[in-house]
Amino acid sequence: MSNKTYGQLCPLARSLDVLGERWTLLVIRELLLGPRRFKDLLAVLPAMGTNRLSERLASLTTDGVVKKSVLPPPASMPVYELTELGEQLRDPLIALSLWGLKLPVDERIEAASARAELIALSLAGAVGASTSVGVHEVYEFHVGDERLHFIVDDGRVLPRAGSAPSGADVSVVCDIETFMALALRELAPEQAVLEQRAVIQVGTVSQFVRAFSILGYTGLTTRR
Amino acid sequence: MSNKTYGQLCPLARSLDVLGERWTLLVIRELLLGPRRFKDLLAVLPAMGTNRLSERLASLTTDGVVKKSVLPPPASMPVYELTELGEQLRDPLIALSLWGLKLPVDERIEAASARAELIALSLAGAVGASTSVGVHEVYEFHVGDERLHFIVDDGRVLPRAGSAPSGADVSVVCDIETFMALALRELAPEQAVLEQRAVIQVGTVSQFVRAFSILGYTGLTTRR
DNA sequence: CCGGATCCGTAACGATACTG
DNA sequence: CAGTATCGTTACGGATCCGG
Repeated sequence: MSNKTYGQLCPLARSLDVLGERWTLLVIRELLLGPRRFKDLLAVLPAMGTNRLSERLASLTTDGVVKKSVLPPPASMPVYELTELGEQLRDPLIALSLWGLKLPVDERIEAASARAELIALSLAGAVGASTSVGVHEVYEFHVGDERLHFIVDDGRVLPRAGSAPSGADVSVVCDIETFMALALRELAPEQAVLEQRAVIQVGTVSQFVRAFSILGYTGLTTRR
Repeated sequence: MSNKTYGQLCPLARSLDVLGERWTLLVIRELLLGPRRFKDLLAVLPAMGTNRLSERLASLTTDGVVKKSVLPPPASMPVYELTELGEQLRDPLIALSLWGLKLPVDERIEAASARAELIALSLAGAVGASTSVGVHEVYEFHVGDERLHFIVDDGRVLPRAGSAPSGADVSVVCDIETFMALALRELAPEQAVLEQRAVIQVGTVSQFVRAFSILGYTGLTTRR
């Protein structure tokens, strides 16, 4: 925890003692997409400054949410990654994300800051628990100049930055607007293909449709 | 939103633009327990100060999370309450709460700050979705000098401060330690009755057991 | 007394420069 | 590359004061 506490014996207050400071949850958001180097975190969160970033990483490390490790050779680079405890923040953060989707977009937010990975993070969590049970596939997307893939593994859906390391069952190229529209279910996958807004490089149309039936926002309609 | 934004087109960043400042989520926590007067919010969050509290309430109001209204006569008092949008934060906040339960308790947190309502809030959210379907009951607890009740209404479980307005199906008296132990499943309801740590005022032992089978932490074991 | 608003000292933040 | 040091600005926290 940082050197300040709400001082309340409340589960929420305690989690905020660890996570509540500015930028902290966004650092964790980035690490939910995979291990990252210091400079890569800074690149997507430039306003933090190096001092703030190293402060946060240090305090998250002492709290057992983040750990520093070294990538296996030949990479051998130091990276930060989530611990098991940190990984358990995936569901709470996705829940907050889905809530944030409903908010109007502030005019000071420039559209250029859109990143498909961040949409992907919410997307992957909105999976109906049973939708992906028994499925073991990898879906890859080339969105603008971003590459990302989803590892669907029997009930879990993990979004990752970069190309799929060992090939993909479905691979699709589209732009960020199309990707967001697909994610938000404003555009049907079949329609995207028809209008050539999405181009399938690997796999079939029906696999692409099926991919988005797993990835899509079933959680957007309130569940009660 | 407050007059600061992360400036990112990311659902999580946008939700934090609204909720990310200090104290904000704790204000919402209190309002999840029911409408509250300004002074009552201040009483449980004294370190905020009147200025910070009114700032937060104002900004949450412009963001559509909170609204000010007047209690029906004869009370006729002004209160703050969650809007529909604010109420939708229940699940995300409970998810964060359940995460916070796993954290070690900081030594600067004094045990006296424990409030059964706050435990109840997490507790009520950890309900297995199907557990309470078809059930329509009210469970009341007298914990120390606190009174609270749970309204179980066909799949939803809402914790509320105060006595049950229109009677309860089960009413139990215990101390805060017993309540927490029951909530955390460290103590079986039957055992609590046997040891007279819990006294049933209304209802039967089996109803009490059933109540905690609905309220209890099914979600504590990781679901994957 | 309730619901704020104002003031002010302190801590956190944000940008930049500097170092191993 | 991965941080630490410095510094001006903003937010927080505690107190006091004001209108209804």
